Amino acid sequence: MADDSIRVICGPTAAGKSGIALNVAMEYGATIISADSRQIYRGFDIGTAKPGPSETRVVPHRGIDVAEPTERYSASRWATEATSWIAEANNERRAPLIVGGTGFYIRALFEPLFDAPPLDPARRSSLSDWLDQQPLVMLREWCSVLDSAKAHLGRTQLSRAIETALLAGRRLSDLQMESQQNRADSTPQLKPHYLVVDPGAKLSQHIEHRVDAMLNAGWIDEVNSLMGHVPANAPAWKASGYRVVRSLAEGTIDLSSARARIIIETRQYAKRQRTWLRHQIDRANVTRVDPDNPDFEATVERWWKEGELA
RNA sequence: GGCGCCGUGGCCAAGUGGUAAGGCGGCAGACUGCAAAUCUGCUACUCGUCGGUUCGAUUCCGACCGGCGCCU
Repeated sequence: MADDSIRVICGPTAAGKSGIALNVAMEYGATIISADSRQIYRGFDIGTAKPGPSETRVVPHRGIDVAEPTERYSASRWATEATSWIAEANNERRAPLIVGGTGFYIRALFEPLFDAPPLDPARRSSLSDWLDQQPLVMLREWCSVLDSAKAHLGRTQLSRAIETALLAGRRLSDLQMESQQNRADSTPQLKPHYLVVDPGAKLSQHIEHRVDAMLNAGWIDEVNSLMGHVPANAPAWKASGYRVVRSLAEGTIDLSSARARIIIETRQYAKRQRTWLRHQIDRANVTRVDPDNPDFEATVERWWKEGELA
C-alpha cells in the first residue's frame, strides 16, 4: 500500500466499528489509532465504550488514555499525535488503521488545520471568561462585525473567532482561506480510504442495548469514583451520558428516566455524526457497510484490499 | 346511578369570541484548536364527536363519547 493512503473506519456511535476494526487488525496486523474525542481521557472507560485489556492485548491501540480528564484536548493535537502514531506503526511494518467517530479529528488529519496565531494566554483566558458570560446574541453581534463569515456558528466558534480577531488582529476566516489555497498548491501528504459502518435504522436498537450493557457493567460506580477526584467542570464530563449518570449517582433522577435520557442523547449524537459524514468527507473514497448484513465480511475484505492499491 | 373535573401535534403543556405560546422528541442543516462540544432551520389549515348561539368558536351552550376523582 502506498505510504500516503490511510485506512479509516468511521460511522455513528454504537454501529459496531470497533468490533470490525479489531478483526481486521488481527487479520492483517494493523495498529488501531482511535479517533475518538472521549476515549482519550483516562478513567472515562465504560461510558465511552473504550477498548479494554482484552482488546488492547491482541491489537496495539493508540489514542486511548492520552489525556487527563481536566485537559482540554483538540483536533490539532490529535492530528499531530496521530501523525506520529502512523509513522510509528509504519516503522513497525504494521498498517495504521484509524477508527473512530470524531469526524472533526479525522478531517484535521487529512486537511491540516492552519497554524493558530499565538494569543497571549492571560488576556485570552480573561476575554474568554467574559465572553462565556455574554448572551449568545451578543457574541453573534460582535462576531458579525469582527469576522462576519463566522457569525452564523455556535457559541464555541464565535468565542474563538472573536478572541482571534481581538487578540491577534486576524480574522479566522481569512486564515482558513489562506491555508486552503496553500494546500491546493502542495501535494497532500495523506489520503483517507474510508469504511463507513452504519446499520441504518437498526442503530437505535444497538444504542439501547449498549446503554444497558454500560449500565450493567458498572457505569454508575465508575462515575461515583470519578466524582471523587475529577472536578465537575472537567472537559471529559462532556461525553454524552456522563452528566446524566452523575445525576443518577447524586440521586436527582431515577434509573428509568436516566436510561431514557442517555439513549436519547446518544441517538442525537449519532445523528450529528451521520450529518457530518454525509457532508464533510470525500464521498469518492467511501465504502459503506451494514455490520448486520451477512456479506459484510466480504465487503470489508474488498475495502481493505482496495487500500492496497490506493 | 348521581355530582365534579378534564379531553389542544408523537409526549408534556399555555391560551383567547376573530382564526393555535412554549418545552421535549423527531427531521434537515452548519461547524478549521472544547466537536460525545457548540449552534441554526423546520415540525397542529387545527384544539374528543355531533349539533346550537354568533358576522365569526378551539374558546359560549347542549348532547354524546373517553379519562380521572368523589358520592350513593
